[in-house]
Amino acid sequence: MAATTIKDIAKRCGVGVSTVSRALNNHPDINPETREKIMKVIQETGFVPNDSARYLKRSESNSIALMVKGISNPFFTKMIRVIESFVQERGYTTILRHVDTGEDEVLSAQSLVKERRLKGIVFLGGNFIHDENALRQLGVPYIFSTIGNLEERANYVENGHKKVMAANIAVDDVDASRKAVEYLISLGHSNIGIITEGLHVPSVGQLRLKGYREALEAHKLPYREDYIYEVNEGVEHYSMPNGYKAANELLRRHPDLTALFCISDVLAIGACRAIAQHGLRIPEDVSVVGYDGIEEGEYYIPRLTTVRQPFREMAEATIQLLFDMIDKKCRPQNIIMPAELVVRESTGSGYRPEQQKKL
Amino acid sequence: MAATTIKDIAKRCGVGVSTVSRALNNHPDINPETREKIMKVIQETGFVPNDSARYLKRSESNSIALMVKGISNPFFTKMIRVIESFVQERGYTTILRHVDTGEDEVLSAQSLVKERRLKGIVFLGGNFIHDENALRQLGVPYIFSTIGNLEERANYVENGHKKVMAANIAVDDVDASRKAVEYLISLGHSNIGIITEGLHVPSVGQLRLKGYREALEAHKLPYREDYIYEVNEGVEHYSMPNGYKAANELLRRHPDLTALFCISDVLAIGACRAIAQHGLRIPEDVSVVGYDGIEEGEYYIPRLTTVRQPFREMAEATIQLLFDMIDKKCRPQNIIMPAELVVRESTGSGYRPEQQKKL
DNA sequence: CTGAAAGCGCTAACAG
DNA sequence: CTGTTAGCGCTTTCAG
Repeated sequence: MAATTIKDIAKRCGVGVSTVSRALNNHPDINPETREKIMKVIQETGFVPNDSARYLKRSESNSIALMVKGISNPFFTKMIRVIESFVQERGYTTILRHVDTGEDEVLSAQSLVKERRLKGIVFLGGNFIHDENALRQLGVPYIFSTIGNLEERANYVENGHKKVMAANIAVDDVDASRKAVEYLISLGHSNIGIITEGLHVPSVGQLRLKGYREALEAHKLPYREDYIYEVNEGVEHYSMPNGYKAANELLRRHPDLTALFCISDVLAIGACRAIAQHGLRIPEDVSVVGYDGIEEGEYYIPRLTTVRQPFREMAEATIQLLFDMIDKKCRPQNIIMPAELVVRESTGSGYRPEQQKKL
Repeated sequence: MAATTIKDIAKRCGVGVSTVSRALNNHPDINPETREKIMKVIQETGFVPNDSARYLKRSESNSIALMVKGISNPFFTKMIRVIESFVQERGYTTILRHVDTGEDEVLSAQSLVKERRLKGIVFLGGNFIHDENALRQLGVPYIFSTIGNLEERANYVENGHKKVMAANIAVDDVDASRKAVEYLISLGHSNIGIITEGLHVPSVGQLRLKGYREALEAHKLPYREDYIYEVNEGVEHYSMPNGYKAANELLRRHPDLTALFCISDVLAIGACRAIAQHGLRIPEDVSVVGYDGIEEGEYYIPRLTTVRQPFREMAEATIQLLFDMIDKKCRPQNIIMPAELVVRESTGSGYRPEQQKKL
């Protein structure tokens, strides 16, 4: 039970430690028989090498880290899967790190770079802007994925010294949101509420709200602040209970609302439940549009109309760009992917005789 | 950018490395001024110590590992949250590890024990039975949580040498499943299908199927193998597409089914979608019961009837027992928690005139 | 209070 | 092919 080391194994086999190391690491220059013998002892002993020591010694690693903030969001779960498979395809290893809400993902990444000799980093979710200095400290290529359009983010950074030029993969959140809301308007809706997040900090929430506002203004519809609900409770803001609470509140205050734009599917599902609870039907009484395009929306009843982020393509582009940066084949860049409005069953006509409502 | 080490910091500050180490670790025996000075340089430099080196040197850690298999299942996400908070309450650190489907969780745990000087391990999800030897090799207390009742599991192990006495927290899967199906029977259903998993390997799937069978037999209803659907596709078996496919198939082959018992909520939601697609209503035409009690079920339309596993209590019991074992206050034991049938909207009467169906 | 020095367990030259 | 040896970066005695 006492910590077995490579030395113990060497002794038991009557060989030197380096030979054991060679056996362990599948080195070519070792007698097959010797290897056999050593492996057998390792099996019997149940010996497992100490990774700390290995990493400490190694100078390279062929691994990249995936720093995820908000792991309970199914959208990220999907991204993770796909990213992992692409990384593996390249013969690299993914180190998945779940970053807590209060934790600083860049700091954790720094730690990992040193510890595991990372080749690169992918940030999934999390803060919109970061300390440039800390970012530079990382010393390896990094990329932000699905956490907002850099062009927009750059605006926030100009206050500081210079524009950041960080690698970034995202959809055009403003544009996609505008189109979603315009679709609602085309259906005849004019009283459209929005359930959003992060109103007062740089975030995708702000971007998506901006799109909502643009759509309204383009169609000469009033932009009313009381039609906006900002969720801000719980460990994770993007949650069904938050969507539920938001829609409840909105519906109570504004019975005239006929459509709700939610900046994530999870929020939208919570909202749908609230609508049903109010005795209203979807989409006959209230239409709902989500954002992300998670599987859950497809299986919901009614199937959710949503802005789909092409997670597979985004994951692929993320890895492609990261590896190009690692191979010094290109500099950081900002890639915008097309988001797609997927019309399903949760949206319907906004034209209706007043009395038909509350049927 | 070159790897900064504690040595560089020491040089820059004109002190010895051990002093820097002391500053870094908040040691008491250091001049506050010296510490101040060192910390300032560390700030400026953006120095981050190498964790591998730290862990390698340290002999204790106050951390426990949480090995999760099937991280996309929301039920586990919940458990993780709660477990993490309880561990933190004790002043310990949780190391969360996501174990891939093909990966051996015990082996990964072994590696972590050495690397991070773990105090204990929690296995969440994953295999039903394990190699006793590998388990013993771990050298620290470990506990299985929500992966089946040990009494049942022990049956599988007796074939080997001796009964395992591993710590285990679970609900009584057989009993809970029996009650769920009996509820369906009490509603008047007699053609009840089951969507399950892992029919041919020791798993909770087998346990829950056993409960289903017992209910049927207790009420003199025929146990028909063609009413059983075993999901087995994709990276994770517990998924909505699998539930969808299963229900589709079952409904196609047996239009006479009036109820479906699904061994997880995720599966149940997929099944509901299939039922809706068939133009059938829930619960008027087909009743559905899930298992787990995840939030998604509460927000579904209709709200899902389910067997709720008390995740908060289970998480608490898991940590309590693990720490008692760490503190040598008790030996491993098998704790059974009460599962609760939560009746919501997806179940209804099974008595109906034949023609009313397919309305 | 502080510095020098001895490893933690492993890998990778280097010299057989 | 194999053993010896020098560290990887850090913590921790042990003397000052």
